[in-house]
Amino acid sequence: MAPRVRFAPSPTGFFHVGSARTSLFNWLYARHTGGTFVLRIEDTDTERNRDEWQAGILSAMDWLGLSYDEGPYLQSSLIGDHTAAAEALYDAGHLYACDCTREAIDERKKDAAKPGYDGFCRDRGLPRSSQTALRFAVPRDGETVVHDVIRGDVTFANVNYEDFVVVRPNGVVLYPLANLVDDRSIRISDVIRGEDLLPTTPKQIMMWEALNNCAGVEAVPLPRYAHLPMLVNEQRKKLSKRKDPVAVESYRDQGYLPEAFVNYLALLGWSPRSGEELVSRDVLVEQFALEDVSHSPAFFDVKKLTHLNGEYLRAMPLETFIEAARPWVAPWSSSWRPTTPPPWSEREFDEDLFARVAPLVQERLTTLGEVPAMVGFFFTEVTLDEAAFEKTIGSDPLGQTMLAVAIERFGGLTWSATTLHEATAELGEALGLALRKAQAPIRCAVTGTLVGPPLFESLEILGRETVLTRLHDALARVSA
RNA sequence: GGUCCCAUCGUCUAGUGGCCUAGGACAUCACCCUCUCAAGGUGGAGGCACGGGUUCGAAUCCCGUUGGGACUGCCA
Repeated sequence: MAPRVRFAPSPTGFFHVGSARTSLFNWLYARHTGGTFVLRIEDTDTERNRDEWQAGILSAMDWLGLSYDEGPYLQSSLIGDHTAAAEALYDAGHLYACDCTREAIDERKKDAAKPGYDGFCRDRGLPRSSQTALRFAVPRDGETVVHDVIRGDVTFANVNYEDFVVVRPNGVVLYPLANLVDDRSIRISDVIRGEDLLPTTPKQIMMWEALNNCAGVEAVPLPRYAHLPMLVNEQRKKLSKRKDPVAVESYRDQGYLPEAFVNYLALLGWSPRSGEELVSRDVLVEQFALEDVSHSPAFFDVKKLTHLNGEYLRAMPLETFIEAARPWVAPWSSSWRPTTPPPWSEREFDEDLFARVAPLVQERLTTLGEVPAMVGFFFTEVTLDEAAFEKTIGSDPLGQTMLAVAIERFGGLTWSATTLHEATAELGEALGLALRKAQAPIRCAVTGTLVGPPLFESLEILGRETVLTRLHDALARVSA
C-alpha cells in the first residue's frame, strides 16, 4: 500500500528551517513513493497558538512548493477522538488517576534513586475528579524497541520511563497521545520527524499497542518510524527560534529562491547517490531514499545556501529572472513584496530599462535582495560613495582630467558600449593610464561607486544626456 | 545525574573490509582571465577524535575512552 506521511507543525512561531526540512523530507518521500502527503496543524496549545503563524506556515510551504494532498487537518477539531482514546485506555486499566502536585513529586524525588514521577498513585485507586490527572501505567519491566528506518533498532528499557501524564485534570489530552491518535485516525503509515522525538517514541509505541488491545478500538498497525538528524547552529546546538536566523520567511525576504532553498535543505542530512549537489526538484524526488539519510547533525550553512542561490540565479532564463526580481524592483506590481522597498519610486522605475539592465546584473548576484542597490543609479540619482570619490576624483588630478576629456569626447561620440569602451581606452592612454585606471573616475561619477555592472554597457543604456550631466556634476563637486 | 543518539577537511558530505596516497562541494589562499565587482579556469592548504581488538588487510566490523547532542513538562 502506498505510504501516508504527514507533516504536523504547531503554529507557535515563524516557520522554522528545521520544520521546513522535516516537511521537505516527508514531501520527498511521499512524492518518491507515490504516497500521500498529509498536513495537520497541531493547534491545541491555545496559549501560544496564533492565526498569523498558521497562515505563515501555509504560505511558506506554498512558496517552497511543498504541496499537500490531504488536509490541513486541525488537531483542535479532532479532540473528540483524543478523549475517546483516553477513555478506552482508562477503561482497559492503562490509565490511573493521580492527584500529586508538582511540589509533592519534587519533594519525594529528592531522596529517590530515579528522577521523575515515582508511581505514587498507581495503586491508590483514586477516583477521577477535576483534581486528578490521568497517568499511563508504564510496564515495570521489559523493553520497547523502536524500529527506526534511519537508525536501525533502538532499544529502551521500560523502567526508564515514569508514569507520564496523558490527560490533565481539566480533561485535555496531552501531545504524546493526541499526536498518536491523530496518526491513527488519519492512517499514517510512516512517521518522519526530528530526532528530538526519538526518546518519546517508546511512550507512543506503548500507548499505540495498548490502544490496539482495548475493547471497541480498531487495531491499527504501528507506523514505521524515521528520525531525522537535527539541524544545528555553529555551537552545535539544536537550532533555536530565539537565537538563530531560522525563519524561512526571512530567507524569502532576502531574495533566496525557493528552488535553491529546497535544494540546499535536501542536502542537509542527505545526499543523492549521483553525488551531484545542484539537484533539481525532479531529481530530488527521483533519488530520495530515507535509507540514505545520515545519522549525524548538520549545520545550516548560509554561505553554501548563498552560493547555491547564485547558481540558480545565473542559470535562469532572462525573462524568468526579470519576473523573479519583480518584488524587489517593482513591488507595487507584485502580489508579494519584501520588507525593504527599492530606493526609487514607481514613477522613476522603467520596466523596459530594467529589462536591458537585467542581464548585466544577473550573473553577479547571490540574492535578489542585492538587485536594487546594484541598479539604483539607473533609476534615481547616484548615491555617492565618498571614499571612492575622494580616491578616484577628489584627490586625483588625473581623475579630474579624465572626466574633463571624457565630457569633451563623449559629447560627439556615436553612442554605444563599444565606442565608449574604445574612447575611454584612448583617452586613458593619452594620459598614461591603463583602462582599469581610466575607467574608475567615470564609473564613480556615473554610478557613485567603484563596483557594479559593466561600465560601458551601463553608459550606453543610461544615455548621453544623463552620463554627461553626471560627469559635469562630479567635476563641479571638486571645485565646490 | 539517568536514558538514548552521534563522531571523515572549518562546514555539508562520498566512502558499507582491499578500487583510499581518503573523493567532491562551500568557505579559504595563490595565480590566470578581466573596464570595476562578480562569474569562470588552474593550483594549494586542510580530515578518518583516541585506545584496544577481529582480519592477510580497517575510515569501514566489535569493545572501551573521550567529545558533542537530544530527551528527561499537567508545551507541541
